[in-house]
Amino acid sequence: MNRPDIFLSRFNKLPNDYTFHNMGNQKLYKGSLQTIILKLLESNDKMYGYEITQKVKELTKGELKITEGALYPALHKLEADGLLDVEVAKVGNRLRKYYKLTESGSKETANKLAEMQEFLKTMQHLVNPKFSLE
Amino acid sequence: MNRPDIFLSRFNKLPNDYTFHNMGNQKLYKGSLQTIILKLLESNDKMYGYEITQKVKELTKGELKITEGALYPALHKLEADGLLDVEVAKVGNRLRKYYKLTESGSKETANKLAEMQEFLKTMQHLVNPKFSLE
DNA sequence: TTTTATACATAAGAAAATTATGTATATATT
DNA sequence: AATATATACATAATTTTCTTATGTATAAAA
Repeated sequence: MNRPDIFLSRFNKLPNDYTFHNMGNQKLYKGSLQTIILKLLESNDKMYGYEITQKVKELTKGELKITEGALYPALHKLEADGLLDVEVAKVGNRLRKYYKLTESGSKETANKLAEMQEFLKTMQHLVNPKFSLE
Repeated sequence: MNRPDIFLSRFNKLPNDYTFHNMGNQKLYKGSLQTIILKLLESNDKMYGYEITQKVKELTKGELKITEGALYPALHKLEADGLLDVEVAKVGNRLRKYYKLTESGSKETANKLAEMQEFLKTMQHLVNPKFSLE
């Protein structure tokens, strides 16, 4: 097309805010994304991806911001593993992909939440023996 | 040397128990190893690597078993970052490398423990809103 | 009219492990 | 006496799980 570079600026814009999520302890959340998604779907029946990012931001008062590069592959994997069902909806002219737990997903959610509780208790005990969850 | 394979068996033996640490929720600990090491050194003044693995196993009742492939590189990095000092000791015919916090390491420990507490509180709130640490 | 928000997606690269292997001494078991 | 296990360090290859960057498109707000 031989268009000058300036016309590409819309696609060359600065990254959105979700690119600046290094809140220091962000890396501690590594490994917990699946559990968080499953827990939210247990509480909310069905949700779409963007909604999940907003809900997590709200629930954590901005401390945890799930990046799209982490979220969407995670959702696809949970679906591929048979833990989530997906249903595509059209809202106005935009599409949403609603996810909900399968039966297998509900069971796995219980497992993962139990593991998470165990982890939190153990870690709490490790870093602050005087303030155990037991 | 043309030695038959059987003579290599000592170096071909089955892996030690620390190779089988997939206790399911083991991956949740990803990102917390530095904090754990620093916390232990805050409580114990000086420790050597193997001692750390045993102490963690004891404190977590076997739930968390730190692998050597994770531990030693982590210790080397903390030392390279100036958070730990090392002192080599010879015990019998074996060597130990004792690590202790530097001044900078003590400050960083406080930071990391605060971040860990914040993380634990947030995660507790996320996965079990009815049982917050607040 | 331009920026921000909504909504999906994937690819490249980094971080932090696991897994496997290597070396050596000390102690316990058979 | 021989073998296995425990103590003690180390690094390399690979995997998992992110972050960062990029791409595409519509809707709403400034």
